[in-house]
Amino acid sequence: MTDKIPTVHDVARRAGVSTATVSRALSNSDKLHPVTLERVLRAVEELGYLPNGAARGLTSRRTRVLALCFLDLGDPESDAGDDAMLYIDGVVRGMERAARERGYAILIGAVQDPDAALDLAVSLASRSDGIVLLGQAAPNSAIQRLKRLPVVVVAGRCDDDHGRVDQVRVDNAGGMTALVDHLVSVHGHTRLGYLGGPADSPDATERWEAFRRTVTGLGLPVPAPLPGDFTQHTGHAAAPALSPLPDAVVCANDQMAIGLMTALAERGIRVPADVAVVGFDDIDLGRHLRPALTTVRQPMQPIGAAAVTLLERRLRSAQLPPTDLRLPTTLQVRGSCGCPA
Amino acid sequence: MTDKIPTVHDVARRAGVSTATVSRALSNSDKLHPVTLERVLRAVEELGYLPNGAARGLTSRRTRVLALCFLDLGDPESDAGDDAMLYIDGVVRGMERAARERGYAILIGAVQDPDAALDLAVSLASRSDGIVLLGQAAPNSAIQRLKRLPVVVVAGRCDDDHGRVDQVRVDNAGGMTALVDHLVSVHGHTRLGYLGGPADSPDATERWEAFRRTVTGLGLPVPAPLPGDFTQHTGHAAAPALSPLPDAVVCANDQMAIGLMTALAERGIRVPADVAVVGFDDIDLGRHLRPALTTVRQPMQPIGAAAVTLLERRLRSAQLPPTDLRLPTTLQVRGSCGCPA
DNA sequence: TTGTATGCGTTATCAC
DNA sequence: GTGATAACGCATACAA
Repeated sequence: MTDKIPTVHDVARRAGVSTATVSRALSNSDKLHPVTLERVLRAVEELGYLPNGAARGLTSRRTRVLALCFLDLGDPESDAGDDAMLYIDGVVRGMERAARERGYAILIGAVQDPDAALDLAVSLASRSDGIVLLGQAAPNSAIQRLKRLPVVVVAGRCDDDHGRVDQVRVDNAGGMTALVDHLVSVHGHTRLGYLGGPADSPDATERWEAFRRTVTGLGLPVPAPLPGDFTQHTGHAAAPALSPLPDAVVCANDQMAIGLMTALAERGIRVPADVAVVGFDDIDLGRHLRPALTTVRQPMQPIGAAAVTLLERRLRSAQLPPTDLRLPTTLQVRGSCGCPA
Repeated sequence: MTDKIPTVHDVARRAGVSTATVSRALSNSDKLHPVTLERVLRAVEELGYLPNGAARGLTSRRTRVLALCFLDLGDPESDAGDDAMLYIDGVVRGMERAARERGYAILIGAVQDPDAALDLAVSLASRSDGIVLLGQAAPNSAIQRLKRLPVVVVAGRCDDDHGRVDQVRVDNAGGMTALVDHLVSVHGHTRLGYLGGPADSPDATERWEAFRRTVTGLGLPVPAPLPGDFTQHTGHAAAPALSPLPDAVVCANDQMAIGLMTALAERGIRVPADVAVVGFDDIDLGRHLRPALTTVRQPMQPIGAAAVTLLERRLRSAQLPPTDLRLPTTLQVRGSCGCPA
C-alpha cells in the first residue's frame, strides 16, 4: 500500500509498449502480436497490476454491474432467515446466475426504512448499468428518479408504466385459481372461507380477486373475506370468526394460514379432517408443519433471472415498450388440504 | 436515452453555480449557503441527474463497494437452495448488513469452476475497495494477485499469511469438543465411531484432529476414521463398516450423518436407541429429520459481518499484521444423540 | 462561501 | 500492429 499502485503506464513502461497496447492486451482485443501480448501479460503479472474499474467505467460508459435494491425486514439478531429474506435470497441467486452468463456482477444494497430507499437506489444506480427494485423498495419517487437507466420493478406496484420501466410479477391469479380448483374438484369442498391480506398489497388484492372470480365461476357462494394483515397473529385471531366451520379456508398467505392452524389446534379442531387450510407463498416453515401446508409457490430464482433478462434487453435497446412479465406460480399440494401427506 | 445524460456541468449551469459547488452540494459537504444548496438540489431534481459512480471512484480512489467471490455449487435447475447455498446466503446477508452500516454496498460474483475463480476475483476486485474470497474461491493464485487491496479469506486455506490477508474461520475444534463432550458426559457413550471428510478440506482436518484430541483427553479409545467425502452417499456407504456397532458415530458433516442414518434405518438399526449419530454444520434438512440431527452450527451472518469488519479495518490502516479470526460454533442438541426431541 | 483548473486511469480515435 | 493523445465526469487543491 505504501508503494504506488501500478497503472497501465507502469505496465506499458515495463513491457516496453504503449498504454494503448496494454489496454488491447487486457481486453483480448483483435490484432496483437503474440509476442507483444506475452510481454504485456508478464509485466501485468510481475507488477501485480489490477485494472481500475472506475477508470474503465468512465471511458467505456458501462460498469458491467447490475444492482438490486431491497428492503431488509429481517431480524438483525436472528441468524435464521425469516421468510422475506429467503425470498430475496432466491431472487439474488437467480439474478447472479443470469447476470454471470452475460458477464455482469450483482451489486446489492438494502435499507430498513422505506423512506431511505430512494437514496439507496440512487447510490446503487450510479454504480451500475441497470437496477432492480424489489417490492417496497420501489417507491414511485425512486422509479421516476432512476428511469434514465434501465429499471425493473419486481413484485411492486408501479403506477407509472408509461415510461420505460419493466416489471416482473408472479401470476397470483393463476395460483389462486389452481388452489381453489384443487379444493373443489379434488376434495369436493363447496363451502369456502377466505382470510384476506392488507388492502394496500397488490398481491393481496390480486389473490382475493382471483379467489372471488374462481369461486363464482364454479357456481359456489363467495364468502365475506375475514380481515388479515399477512401476519401469523391475524391468522390466529381469525379462528373464532370461523363459524359455522367451512369446508376449507383459503388464506392470502402462509403466515396467516399457520396462525390459523395453530388457533384451530388449540380449539381441538382438526386440520384437514374438520376443515382444510391452505396458504400462499410456500414459506419454508409450511413444509414442516403437521399437516404440511398446501400452498402456492413463487419461482424466486426465475424472477431474478427474468429481471436480469429484461435489464439486459433494455440495455441493448432503450426504446422498448414497457414489459410486464407474469411468472407462473405452482401449486404445492401437501397435507393440509386433505391430500395424503 | 436519446437525450444526453446530464453531468455536473449541466447541473452547475442550470443552478447558476460552478461544478465544484455542485460536487459539494452532493457530498453534503461542509460550508454551503443553504440557498445555493437548495438551488443545486432543485437543478438535480429537474434534470434527473444521477452522479456517475465511475467518475467519482476515479477521483476519490474508492468505490464504497466490497466484493464477495464464491463458488456456485448449487443445482441451477433447482429453486430450492442446497446447503452450501444457504451458507452463502447467510454470509451475504451478514456482509450486507455490516457493510450498510459503514456506507458500503456488496458486489457479488460467482463461478462454477474453481479455475475461473482467479479471473472473477480480479474482475470483482477491480471494482471494489476490498474483497472477500469464500472457501474454494480463494486459490493461492488469486490471493497473491489481489493482495494489493484488502482481502479476507473466509473458510478457506490460506497458505501465505505472511502477507496482509486476513482470515475468518469457525472454531471447528471447539464445536467438535463440545459435541464429543456431550456424547460422553451426558449420554455416557464410550465407544465412539468417526466418519471423516476429504483429506484436502481444512475443516475436515480440524474436526478430526479435535475429535481425536478430545477422545484421547477423555481417556477413551480413538477409532480408525471411516473414509468419507462429505457427501450423503459416502455416509450411506459407511454403514456396513460399523460393526460392531459403536455407542455413537460422529460424522464430519451433516450430509454424511444423514446418509448414514438412512442406511441405518434400512438395516433396522434404530437411532438413537441402538446407536447415536451426530453431524456438523447444521444444515436445514437436519432439523427436520426424525430423529432431528444433533450437530454443530456455524454462525453464518457473523462470519459475513466479521469479514466486512476486517476489510474496513484494513482499509483504514493497511499495515496491520494478518488477523486469523475464529468464530465460535454452537452445539445444537436435538434428538439423534439420544436427547429428548 | 464559491470558482478555476488539474488530474484520476482507462479506452478510443486517429495516425503511423 | 502499434503509438500518441484526447476525452470520460468528477473531486479537490488552490485562489479569490
